[in-house]
Amino acid sequence: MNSDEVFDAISHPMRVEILRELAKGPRGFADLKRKLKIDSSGLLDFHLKKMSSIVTTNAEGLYVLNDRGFAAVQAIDVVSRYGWQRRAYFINMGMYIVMNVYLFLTIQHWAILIVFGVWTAWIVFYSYWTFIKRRVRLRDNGQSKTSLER
Amino acid sequence: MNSDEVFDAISHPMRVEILRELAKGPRGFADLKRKLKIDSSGLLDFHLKKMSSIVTTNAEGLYVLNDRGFAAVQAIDVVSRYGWQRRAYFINMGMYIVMNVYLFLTIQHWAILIVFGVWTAWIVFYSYWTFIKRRVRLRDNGQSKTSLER
DNA sequence: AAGCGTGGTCAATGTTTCTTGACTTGCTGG
DNA sequence: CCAGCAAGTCAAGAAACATTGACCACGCTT
Repeated sequence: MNSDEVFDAISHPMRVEILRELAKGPRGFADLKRKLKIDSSGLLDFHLKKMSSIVTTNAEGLYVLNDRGFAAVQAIDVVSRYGWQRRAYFINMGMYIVMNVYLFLTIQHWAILIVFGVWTAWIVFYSYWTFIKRRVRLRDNGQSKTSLER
Repeated sequence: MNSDEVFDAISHPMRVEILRELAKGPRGFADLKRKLKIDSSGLLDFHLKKMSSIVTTNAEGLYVLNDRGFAAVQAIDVVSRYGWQRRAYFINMGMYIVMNVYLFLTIQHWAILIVFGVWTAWIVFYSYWTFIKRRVRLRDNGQSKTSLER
């Protein structure tokens, strides 16, 4: 799958809006014009043509996303939720530590070992998923001296 | 997080290559020039400046990705691996059905119920993750009549 | 039959982005 | 001390992109 054209297709704010709208379902030409408040037909036409590799028309003549269109929407989500992943990790980890220490100190019953075991397994899997699979970094790599301003 | 500038940064093939190279580790200017076979310094300079919001320089003066740079690389991965997710789902599902039917027909022992239970739990979680969280679609939505060629 | 809505196309123009190539600065080895 | 390389900067032109506005064809309806 060639990602270049997907990113080209979503590198303009109006195209991102069109994608978000089409992700909700098939839409007609005038439909899109109204929803996105675009006055010019030519402009909408231009952007739809630009995205011809990820937006097609169905049997009723409505615009729909194809596979790669959904991939593009997902890519937008990944970028905009990136900060969330790290926070979720810390929340989950904090939960794990606090709850287990609390349970261990108060209840003192063998059944805790099961909870502890299952939870630990989950944390190991979750850490693997977060850091290896999804490549989340804990901190800004590289002491950034100063950004390259124009 | 403003995704517009991230997508802008990765909407050109050369910039995607630069990102992939920097994802491997910090690189110097001439390093990048050699690896990506760019003759013109001005060209590389232009693209690095273009990505100034996701590429910075570290204490040694080498170019590195910041948080958002890694998000961008991840977005590229999501797009290029989208087809793979669906295939993995079918493989996993097929495995589940074949193995359980096989075990049930051949071994006939109560311990199978545990394997069956754990495996079913995993499949439920995996389906949730695949279809709800990651929004993978099973089929191409929309009978695509014909794509909008220029 | 005239007017309106849908679903477009196309040419022209202004704006931005890419690319080239010439130039600078600072360091290093011979 | 000067050649050569690393690490850039910058102006100018070419190419691509974005936007406008005029136009077209079809179907419906009043």
